[in-house]
Amino acid sequence: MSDPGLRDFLSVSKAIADESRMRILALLERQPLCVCQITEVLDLAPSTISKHLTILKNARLIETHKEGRWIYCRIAKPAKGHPAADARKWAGSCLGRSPRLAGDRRRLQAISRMPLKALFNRLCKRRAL
Amino acid sequence: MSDPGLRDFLSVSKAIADESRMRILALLERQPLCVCQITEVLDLAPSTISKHLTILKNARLIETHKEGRWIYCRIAKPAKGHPAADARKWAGSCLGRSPRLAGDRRRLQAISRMPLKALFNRLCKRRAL
DNA sequence: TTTATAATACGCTAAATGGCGAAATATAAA
DNA sequence: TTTATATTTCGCCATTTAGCGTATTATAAA
Repeated sequence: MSDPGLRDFLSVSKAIADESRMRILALLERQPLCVCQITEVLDLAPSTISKHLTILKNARLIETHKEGRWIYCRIAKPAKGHPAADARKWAGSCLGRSPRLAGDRRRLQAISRMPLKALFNRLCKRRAL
Repeated sequence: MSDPGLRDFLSVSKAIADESRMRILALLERQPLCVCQITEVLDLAPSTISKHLTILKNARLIETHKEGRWIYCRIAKPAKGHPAADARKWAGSCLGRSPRLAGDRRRLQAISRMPLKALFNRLCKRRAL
């Protein structure tokens, strides 16, 4: 398809048209987060989170960078002419009062008080790995 | 899910995250159209178009009204607090120069010059029904 | 070096989705 | 009334997708 406008628009709109991915984006609107923190808050398998992050990255909605063993995610810097930034604005204006997303934020509060090290342990215990 | 904000947002974003439905919306941004005109421009089966229209209606992106044998579709009046109107604005700002959508508009020009009556005949002939 | 851990890649399954054609429904024309 | 036509509904199929667990990779700690 040699129609970059349409291609990028569909890539972004498909990326945001999923509850789990919107939960991730909403968390990142507040602060950059490590992948394991996102995994903890959403309570999904690490491989599932990883796939969602790839989709968000390909849509240029988020960026990642490595820091030692951890990979941090943050909202992507706006690229002009690209639909991602305005998509986030639209979503933000719709979802400001979602109880679901508020619950995620509360859970994040609790989690971000404990050291990253403890997270994976908790995760493994809960899933009995 | 008792989270109307999130529910409506996902309904609208899923509705626009599809090429065929965006083609329909883009046509309707210009003028209200009969279902058979939309079917002709997109060149998809009537049943497929019908399904897409249902999804757009449920997302409150379009409205329909009956006029004799025909059903006309138009962009829905903005309902305040509902994400549909802003979604259309966002999409519009992204897709102004899409060659794909421009082609649809050109095809619509040609079609809207001929009487509705002739459309279904053409459609049937082309599909050899 | 060995072990533990953070993340991704891969392969699988169940569910959702977009397309079609045939049948049903509703209205206008003959 | 009968026929033609505009649209929807239904059932089917192929593709995509969101989830999972296992295996793999890369880095830090022991």
